[in-house]
Amino acid sequence: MKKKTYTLADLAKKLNVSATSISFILNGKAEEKRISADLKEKVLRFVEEVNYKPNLLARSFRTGKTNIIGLMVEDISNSFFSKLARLIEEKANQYGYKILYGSTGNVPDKAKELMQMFIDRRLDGYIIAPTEGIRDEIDQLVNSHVPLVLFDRHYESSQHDYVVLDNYQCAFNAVKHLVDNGFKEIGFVTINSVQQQMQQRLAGYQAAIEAYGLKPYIKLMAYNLEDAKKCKLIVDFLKKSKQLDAVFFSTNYLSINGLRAIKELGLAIPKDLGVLSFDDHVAFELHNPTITAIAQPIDQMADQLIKILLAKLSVNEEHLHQITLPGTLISRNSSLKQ
Amino acid sequence: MKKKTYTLADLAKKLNVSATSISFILNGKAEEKRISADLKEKVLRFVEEVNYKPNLLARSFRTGKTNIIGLMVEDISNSFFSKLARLIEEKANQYGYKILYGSTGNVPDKAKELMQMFIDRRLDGYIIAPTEGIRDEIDQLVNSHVPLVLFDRHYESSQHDYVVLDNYQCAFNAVKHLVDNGFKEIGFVTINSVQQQMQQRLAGYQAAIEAYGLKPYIKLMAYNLEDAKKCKLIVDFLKKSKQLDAVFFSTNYLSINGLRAIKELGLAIPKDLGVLSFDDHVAFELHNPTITAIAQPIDQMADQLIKILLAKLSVNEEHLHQITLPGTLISRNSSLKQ
DNA sequence: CTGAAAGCGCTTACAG
DNA sequence: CTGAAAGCGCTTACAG
Repeated sequence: MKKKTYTLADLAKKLNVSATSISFILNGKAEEKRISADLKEKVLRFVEEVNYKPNLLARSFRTGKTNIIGLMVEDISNSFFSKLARLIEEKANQYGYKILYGSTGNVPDKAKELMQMFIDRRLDGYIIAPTEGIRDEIDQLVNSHVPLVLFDRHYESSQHDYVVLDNYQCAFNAVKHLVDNGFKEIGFVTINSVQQQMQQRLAGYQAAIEAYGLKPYIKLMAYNLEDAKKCKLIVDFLKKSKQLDAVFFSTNYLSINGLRAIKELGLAIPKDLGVLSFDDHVAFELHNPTITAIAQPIDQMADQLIKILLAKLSVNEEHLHQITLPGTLISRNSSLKQ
Repeated sequence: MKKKTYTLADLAKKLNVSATSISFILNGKAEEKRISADLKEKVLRFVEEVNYKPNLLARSFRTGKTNIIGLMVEDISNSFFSKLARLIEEKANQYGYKILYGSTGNVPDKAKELMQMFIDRRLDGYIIAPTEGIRDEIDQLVNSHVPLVLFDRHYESSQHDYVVLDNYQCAFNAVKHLVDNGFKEIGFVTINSVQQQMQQRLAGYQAAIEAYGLKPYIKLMAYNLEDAKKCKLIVDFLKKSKQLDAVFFSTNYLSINGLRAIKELGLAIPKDLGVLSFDDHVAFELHNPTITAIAQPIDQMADQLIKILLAKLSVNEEHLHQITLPGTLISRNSSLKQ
């Protein structure tokens, strides 16, 4: 029934050894501090025997290190973010870090609140898909030399580390792909957002449309609408843009609602309407016809993010990392003009 | 340039007020401790002015409370878990709790390690999809009266709180639905697992097959195979079970690989083969034909999980909650015998 | 090679 | 109504 949980002081008393020595041994500093092998073994054996677990709360308080990385995403239930989260989690775990996460839903107040809670908790590092309204918090962290990497989007003209996709080029290539396949009236359905990645996707679309001497058809909508509403808006857009022979959706959730809309309208893909999605999704490969998409290199992104963060965590590296990765256009049947 | 971060002691000195009083005021105990309104206002104003933020690490250490809930899922990149996680996160945030999460991948060692890290961090509460090999850790927490709720599956004959689906009945109903639609040779593709939810799904299938006097065709496979391998095994199974007129997949990731396999084999759904999935997925509604699925009440699950956990966190409730929720069979076109 | 002691920043029982 | 002081369980500079 002796289910007491031991403290360092308890061990010290039982073993007649100072807490200092035990602490050194437990923290792998036995050699550095020139603890005798005898003492080390004696301590380790007893620690094992009574199953002593240091109180990490006390340790964190004392050292100021939490071994926790804050991960802020737009929406953990979106497959892009959840896949990335899974990879980041795995890699972080390998290095002894845990993940505290939060979804912003692109709501600045929510993001601000999350940032504040992260900061209050003195997390060791941050991986953040930033929204509007938290630039101050991010700058504050960076200025305090807290390791932090942005992803998916970043702030223009900033001195932050980031790993993002080459959204502009990907969007440009998507339009080029449609043009190469004979489409001429290409619509673009996107989110009304000032976020860098969405701006770049729009800019890439516009540049390509201009480069090929085509006419732009752009449908903007708010991010925080229900799926049914997004679907409805796409239906309306397609109805009054009869001239379109292809649509390019700027995110996977828009594409999914777009496919619902196209189904509702009874249009045949790609005969009546070509379709291309920014961001891949498992549904696109199963869809009949299969849906052409721009795939983000999620593995590489996770790799880079963790690599950069760990470098900053361990060696306090100050070098600026601003990485732009290329996407891959996965050509499927929805973009083959018949 | 005075960017110092204040401590309680700093405030006390500056204001000529004891740290005790400030602490009471900041923790909303001003009334209870009968602090004068004057003092309260003076303190709050100064706290605001210098933007004082209590060190949560110190507070957690002192109180033993972290305001963090550990969420252990099978795989955060699976849409069932990521959707649930999003809902849990939202509700937890409303009550001031953050989520520390981890994916087990159904690997006992990984789960054990996660549990130990959670425990070491003295989290306030746990929401766990248990795997094999961590029953000891879970019992240990429950015996120490740490709030903990299991979900998705539980341990048989246990005294743990849980929220699960009525997997047995759902699987039974799925077979009944196929039988009602004229299917007679119904295969079941599932994971070779001792986990309660998978056992129940299998048992439900078997009971229904027996009840309707049919012949069982069961394909078991390991959980931790790559998608391509799972797809291959399903192709093989379908090839050598030509008599099948329908297949029931026990999880959404199996269904997705099943759809790939069926596509590869060039079979028409539902003419050549009826299809039904345990667990819904956005791809099923877009698929042509649409895929019949058993949908889990994710909203309700998240609600119940948080409700139970908060009750235990706040009022230390000891009442046992073992909740089994019904699923919904969403009848789509893949199960209509033609 | 080892240990006594200070201190991290809070909260709270106790005293007045 | 308010405050002095102990203590949570570690880590580490310092002394020997």
